[in-house]
Amino acid sequence: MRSVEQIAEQLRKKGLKLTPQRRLIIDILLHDRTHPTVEEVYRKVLETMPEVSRTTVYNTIREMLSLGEVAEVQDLSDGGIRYDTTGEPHHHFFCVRCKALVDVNLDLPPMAESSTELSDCVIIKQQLTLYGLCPACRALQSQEEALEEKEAVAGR
Amino acid sequence: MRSVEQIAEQLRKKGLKLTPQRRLIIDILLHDRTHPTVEEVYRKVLETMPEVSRTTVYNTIREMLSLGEVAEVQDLSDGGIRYDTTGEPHHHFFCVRCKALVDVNLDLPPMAESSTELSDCVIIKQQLTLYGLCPACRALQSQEEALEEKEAVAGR
DNA sequence: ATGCAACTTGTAACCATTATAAACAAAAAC
DNA sequence: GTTTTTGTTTATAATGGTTACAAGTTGCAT
Repeated sequence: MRSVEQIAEQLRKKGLKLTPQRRLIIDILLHDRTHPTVEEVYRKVLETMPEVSRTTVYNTIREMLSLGEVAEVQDLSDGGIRYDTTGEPHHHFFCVRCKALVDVNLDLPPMAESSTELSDCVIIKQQLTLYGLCPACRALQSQEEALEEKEAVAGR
Repeated sequence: MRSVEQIAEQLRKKGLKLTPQRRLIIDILLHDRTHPTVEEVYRKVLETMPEVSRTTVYNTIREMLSLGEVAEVQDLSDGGIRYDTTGEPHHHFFCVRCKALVDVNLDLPPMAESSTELSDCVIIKQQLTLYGLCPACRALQSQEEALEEKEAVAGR
């Protein structure tokens, strides 16, 4: 697992400094698996260092992005860009109802070969996104459908 | 292929009206394969109907979204949300350098079964995104690298 | 043809993100 | 141990995509 120290090393190489603010923000990012928005990270930061500004969180996340330690993620839930903080490659399941985005571990063989359209491209990574209903939303959905059925029978 | 008429029918069913503006915007969306932003659609609309307001384009695209005729797409290129206007399921290749997003046709067997984490979920669709360099950017990239190499040898 | 509901338009509001400038900290140079 | 340099934080302002709103207009059913 990646450590704050490893990233500190990368920062130093680029002539950047490891400040207490950065240390905290990076630490939070490395331990978060919820694909947080900047705002969510900011709120967590305030719990420990209430004086940190929102701008610093934006800046630090941007640095992590350019280091490749964090990635922007498809966000259909609104409220800002979400960040994927996982080091290892993985895939995603997105619940179209509650907008939750969770990591999925499954093996996917390299797919680029199957396409002649991509023969001259360099493929760096591939990511699968599954769209559907999570267990909780599946239950809610069928409940609602049953209700609508009843209303329709009752004569609208 | 989907036609404006088919969508008009869907609109009528929901008690919505088919105005000239909507007809044009829908027509543009149905024939666009470039994953346009609202702004790009708006500019195309102006070529035919210079009086249409940006708001109408936003509204119509939102309606198409709720009809499921158009989908939001991961946009890492900035400049706003991009829309996928293709009816058929397909996959994406994203060039990390020039930020182009192009459709890819390849067969992907349903992957959900391989994961026990998803056993209680309903999977509606799956989409693969390939990240890499398109042919043009691949060339530019290696050119740049050669240049940097030379500078390094020259003694910085 | 008439009337209502829906639509379009321009403007203003919103909110996430980025730019800016001044105060500040930490390390390097002297 | 100062001074200098370089990078950092902070608050505030600016930007830009998107949505809300209110007034006038239009499609369409009766």
